Amino acid sequence: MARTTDGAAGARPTIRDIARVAGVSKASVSYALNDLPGVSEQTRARIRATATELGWRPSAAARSLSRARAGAVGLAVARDVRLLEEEPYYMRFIAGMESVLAREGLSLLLSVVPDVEAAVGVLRDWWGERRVDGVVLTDLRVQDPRVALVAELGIPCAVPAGAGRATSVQAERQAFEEVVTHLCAQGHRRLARVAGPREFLHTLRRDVAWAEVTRSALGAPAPVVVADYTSAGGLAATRGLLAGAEPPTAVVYDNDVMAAAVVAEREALGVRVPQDLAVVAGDDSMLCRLVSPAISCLQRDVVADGARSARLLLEVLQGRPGQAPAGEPHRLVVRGTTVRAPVG
Amino acid sequence: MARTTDGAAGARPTIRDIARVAGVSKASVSYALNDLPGVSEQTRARIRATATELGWRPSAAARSLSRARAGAVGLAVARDVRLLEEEPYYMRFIAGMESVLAREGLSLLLSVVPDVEAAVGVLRDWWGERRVDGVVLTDLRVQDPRVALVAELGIPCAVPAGAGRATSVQAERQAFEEVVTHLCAQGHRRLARVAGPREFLHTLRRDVAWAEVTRSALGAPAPVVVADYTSAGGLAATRGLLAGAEPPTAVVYDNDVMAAAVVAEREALGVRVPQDLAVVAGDDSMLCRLVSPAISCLQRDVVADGARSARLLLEVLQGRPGQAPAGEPHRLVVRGTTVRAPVG
DNA sequence: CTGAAAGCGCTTACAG
DNA sequence: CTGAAAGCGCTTACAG
Repeated sequence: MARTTDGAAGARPTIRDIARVAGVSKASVSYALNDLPGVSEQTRARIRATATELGWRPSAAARSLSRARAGAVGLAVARDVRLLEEEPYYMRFIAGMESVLAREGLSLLLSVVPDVEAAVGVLRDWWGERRVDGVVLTDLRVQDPRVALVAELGIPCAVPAGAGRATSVQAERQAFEEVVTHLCAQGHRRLARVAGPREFLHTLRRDVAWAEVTRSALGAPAPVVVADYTSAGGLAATRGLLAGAEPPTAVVYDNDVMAAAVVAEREALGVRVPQDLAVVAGDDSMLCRLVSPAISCLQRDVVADGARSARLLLEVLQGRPGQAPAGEPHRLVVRGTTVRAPVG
Repeated sequence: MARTTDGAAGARPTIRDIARVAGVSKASVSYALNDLPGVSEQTRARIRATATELGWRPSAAARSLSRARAGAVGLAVARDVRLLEEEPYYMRFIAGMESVLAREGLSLLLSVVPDVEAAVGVLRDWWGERRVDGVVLTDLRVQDPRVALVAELGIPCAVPAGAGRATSVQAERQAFEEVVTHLCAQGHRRLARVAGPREFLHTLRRDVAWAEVTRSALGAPAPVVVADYTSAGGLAATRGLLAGAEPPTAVVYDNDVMAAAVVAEREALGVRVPQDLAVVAGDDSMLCRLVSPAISCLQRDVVADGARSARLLLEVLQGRPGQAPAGEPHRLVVRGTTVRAPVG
C-alpha cells in the first residue's frame, strides 16, 4: 500500500508534500489534519489518506513554534539520590501521569535533582525555553521556592492532593482515625509517631491531624518525634521513644523505610513485635510485606494519584483552574505488626 | 539592574528585541550568543549584556526547528507497573543520565509503559514527531522489537553496558566468579541459580556465564530454574529446588526481590539461613539490608551506569558510534546470608 | 566584521 | 469551501 519509495530517502514528508500530492494548498492540509472547518469532507478524506500514505507525522518543533505551546509537561523531582533508592514511589506515579498525558499527545519531561534549589533551576530553564506548558510539583516543602517561582513566572502548575504525600489535613485525619481506632481496639493507650522532616508541608499537615485524632481518642495529643525517613533515623528515633519514662506500645511511622528498619532490628531494640511494640507504616511497599512480621500500613493507589495529577494539570492548562480532587483516602491494611494472631 | 518593565508585560524577549536594543542585526545576535565567529569581541559582549538584561532565553521550539534537532533524548521504560514497584532502579539511573544531559542542555523525555509493544509505539511517536534526537534502551529482550525499530528508522540509540542489567558476558562471568569462589570457600558444593525470565537478553548472558563458572569450579554446570523476578515466583522456584533429590545448599537469585522473599519466608520453607541455605542476590537494595539476616549481593553503581549511558548516547549523536564502555564490574557484598558469623 | 534574506514546518487570519 | 501570505523565533549561507 504505502509507497515506501518516498520515505526510504529518509526525508520526512511535510504538509507541503501532502499538499502537492493531494493537489491542494498547505492551509487546507492543516485544516483537514487538525479537524478544523474549512475543507469539504471529500477533500479532508483525500488529504488524510495522502498523509497516511506518505507516513506523515507533525513536526513537534514546528507545531510548538506556531502554536506557542510546547506539547509537554514537566516533573522535577527534588530528592537526594540515596533517598530515591528507598522510594519506589515515583515510577508508579509517572506511569499514572503518562496514561493521561499520552491521550492528549503530551510528552513528559523528567528531571531528578538532589534538592529544591536545583529544581528551581530546572523549572526556570524549562519555562524560559518553553520546553513545557506546565509542571507538576510534588513533595512540597515549607516556604517552597518552587511555589514562589511558579507564582512569579505564572507557570501553570498542579499540586495534586494525593501526590508527593501532599494530601489535605482532612485526608490525613481520616487516615489517622482508622489507625488509632484500630490500635485502641487492640488495647493500646500509649501511642507515638515518628514523623518525617518538618520541612515537608505534609509533615505539618500530619502533625495537625495526629494531634487532633489522638487527643480526641486518648484525651491528650500523643507524642511525635521527628526523623529523616531513613532507616538509621527511624531506629534512632525509636530508641529515644523506648528509653522514655512511658515508652509507647504502638508507633506510627511516616514512611515504610523507618517502620521496616524497626521491625528488622526489633531484637537489637529489645522489643518483640507486636507483643511489646505495634508498628504501623505510612506507606506500603515490598518492604512492608517482606519483613517479618509483615507491617500494617496505610495504602493508596499511587498510579491513580499520578493520573489525577496529570488530569488536574490539563485542566489548569485549559484555563479551568481545577480544584484538586480530594483523592482517594488512604486505606489501612492490617498485617502482623499490629495484631497477635497472624493476619491474611 | 534588569529592566523589569520589559519582562513584566509577559512577552518573552526574542533575538529581534536584542538586536533592536543592541543596535545590530538578528544574525549578529545569533552568532554572538552561540559563540560563533563573525562578531567582534566588543559587539559580542554588548549583545551578551543585552540578552542578560532582557532575560532572554532561546526558544526551544525555534531552535529545534531551524537546527533540525530536538534537544532532547528519550527513555522508554517497558515494564509492568507492579514490577516497577519492586524496582527502585530507574530513578537512580535517570538521576545519573540527567547529570550528563543537563550539561549539554538536553532534556529527558520519559515514558513508562507496560510492555515492549507499547514502547515501540512511544519510540515511533517520539521519532516521527522528532521530539527526541535519540533514545536509551534498557532491559533488552530477546528479539526485541525496539531494536528492530531503531535499526529500521535509524534512530540514534545507546544500549549501555551496565544498564538494565545488559552487562556483557564477561562482566557476568567476573561477577559469578566472585560469588562462586566465595560460596566454595564457605564449603558449599551444591549451588543453584534462580534466574529471571529468558525473554531478557541479560538472562541468557548470565546463563552462559553461570554455566562456565560453575563447571570450572565444580566440574559440572550447576542447575538453573527460571522464575519471574517476583517474590511469589522466587519462592516457588526455591521450593522446587529444595524438594529435589540433591537440594542446593546455596542459591543465587537474579534479583533482590526473590532473594528477600526467600529469606523472609525461610521458616515456611523449612530452612535456616545461612546454615541450611546460603542466599545471594543479583541486585542490592534496601530489601537486602532490611531482612534478617541481611543478604549478600552483587552491587553496582546505578547512578554511574545512567551517566555512562547518557555519555554513550551523546557520542552516537555526535557521529562517533561510541563503544559501550565496559562499565564497572559488580562487586560482591558479603552479608549474613552467606556466612555463619555476623558480618559488617 | 556586519546585514538583508531565505528557510525550518507548521498555523491562522484574510481575501477570493 | 479554497488559496496566497504572513508569522512563530531561531539559524545560516551569501553579499557587502
